[in-house]
Amino acid sequence: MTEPSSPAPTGPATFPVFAVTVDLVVLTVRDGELAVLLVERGEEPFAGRWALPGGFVRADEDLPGAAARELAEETGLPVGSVHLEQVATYGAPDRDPRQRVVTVAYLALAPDLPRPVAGTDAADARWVPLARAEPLAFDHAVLLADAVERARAKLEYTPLATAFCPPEFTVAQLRRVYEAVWGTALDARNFHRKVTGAAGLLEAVGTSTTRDGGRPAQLFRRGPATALHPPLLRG
Amino acid sequence: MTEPSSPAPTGPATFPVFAVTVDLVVLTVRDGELAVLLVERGEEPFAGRWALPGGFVRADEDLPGAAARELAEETGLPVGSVHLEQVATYGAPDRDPRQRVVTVAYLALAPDLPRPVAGTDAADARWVPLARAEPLAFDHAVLLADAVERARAKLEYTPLATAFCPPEFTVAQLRRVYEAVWGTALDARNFHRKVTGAAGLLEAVGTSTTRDGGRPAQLFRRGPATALHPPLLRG
DNA sequence: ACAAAAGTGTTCTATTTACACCCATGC
DNA sequence: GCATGGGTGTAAATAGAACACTTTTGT
Repeated sequence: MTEPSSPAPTGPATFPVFAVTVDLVVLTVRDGELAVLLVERGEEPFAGRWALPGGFVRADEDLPGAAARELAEETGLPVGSVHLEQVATYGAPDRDPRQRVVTVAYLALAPDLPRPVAGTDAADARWVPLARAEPLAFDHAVLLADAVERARAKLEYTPLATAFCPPEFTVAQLRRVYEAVWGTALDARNFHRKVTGAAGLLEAVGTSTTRDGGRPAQLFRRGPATALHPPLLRG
Repeated sequence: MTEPSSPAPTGPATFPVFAVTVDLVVLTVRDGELAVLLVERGEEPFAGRWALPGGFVRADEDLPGAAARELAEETGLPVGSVHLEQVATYGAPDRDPRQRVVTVAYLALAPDLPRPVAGTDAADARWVPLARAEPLAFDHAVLLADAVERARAKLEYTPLATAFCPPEFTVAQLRRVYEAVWGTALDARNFHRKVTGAAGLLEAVGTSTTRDGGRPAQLFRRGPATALHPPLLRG
């Protein structure tokens, strides 16, 4: 086919028909562990099994719009306060036994929320630590693994870790994000120097502090940097 | 919608219907420049305009399969000799004026081919240097830019540059790939040390050599490494 | 005073960069 | 011999890892 995006000029469909969904991999750090937002399926196939939240893309909606809408429905979070990015698209012919579905997976990173906001569509949504997030419905284990790998990789060379933190946070909070996502221990002293030294990554917000057992820490906001030079490398 | 990938259990479609296509960003290095494979559109919309090759995903096909099939149709290259990876998916409601189309963009990297193989579907396909690859049909300029950025980024920390080279190549050929893709000059001596020192990146193939004006160079095959430690950084 | 966490300084080592220099070939 | 590109050596600058030590709070 030489014509990209080109069905027959007019007339009835001369091409296969697909449903398109977005599925969300919403990650947060809870109790020092990476956790994912899952819903329990109510109907076949995979009734009773955990699945990623998601749903159909509407006729008048673009892909990021559909992802943002689903995210708002599931978490109740104000759109814009959560990092949201496309990861990959999955379309094996048999990935849904009922019909041909192509799904676009989005990765969302949220600060630790008190609870997947109820009162919305997500009454049955739960944060599940990554280690216990199996088995999953459909091919969602693959989507989850790919999204987690994306998150792990992007922590190295982008300020993405700040998306797991509330608007104001300490260096130690940020370090615990790295440790939870990578599953490695980092030297607190070198980490501190590195992130406070990286231009544009953090902005000190006055003298404010919080307490966590020892000396109060400075509070920071995320700065304008979009990349980390030099990157922060995993062991 | 709490049910991921879940239309109504049975019955007629209760969700919007989409066409799904794959579009290919096939890159190569020609005359020291990065070039992309483009086809000229024959019909409206965008008749006469350059576009990325691509086509509909068939009913029994998965996404990588569709991309590989289109690639074979357009280039005549044996599948497996070309690096092929998914980049991103685009689905704005108005991206095709005729109907709702979601397209999955794939990045393919090929060694410098004598010519976009004729006798196939791709009689009118041409290599176009990146600088002259505008304007493009649909949103293809965005797909192209995203794919090129992916390629540039992956050269840093993966052995991807070898995908632009024939099966056997010299260190200088590999360096010219980096220089063309990044648009920067690299120190030939340090580059040599770095790539020959990176474990698993290159495998020397006997004493064979080629000539290019000076001292003959060793030939290498790509090695088993899948990542570059340490990475090769752009200026 | 002591425990706990924040933050700074110093030392050692690995990597990067710049560039001098030698090697192997065609003409 | 000389031009041309291939390839090695080496020293200075930079970045990373390890860890001793000081600071500021709660109890």
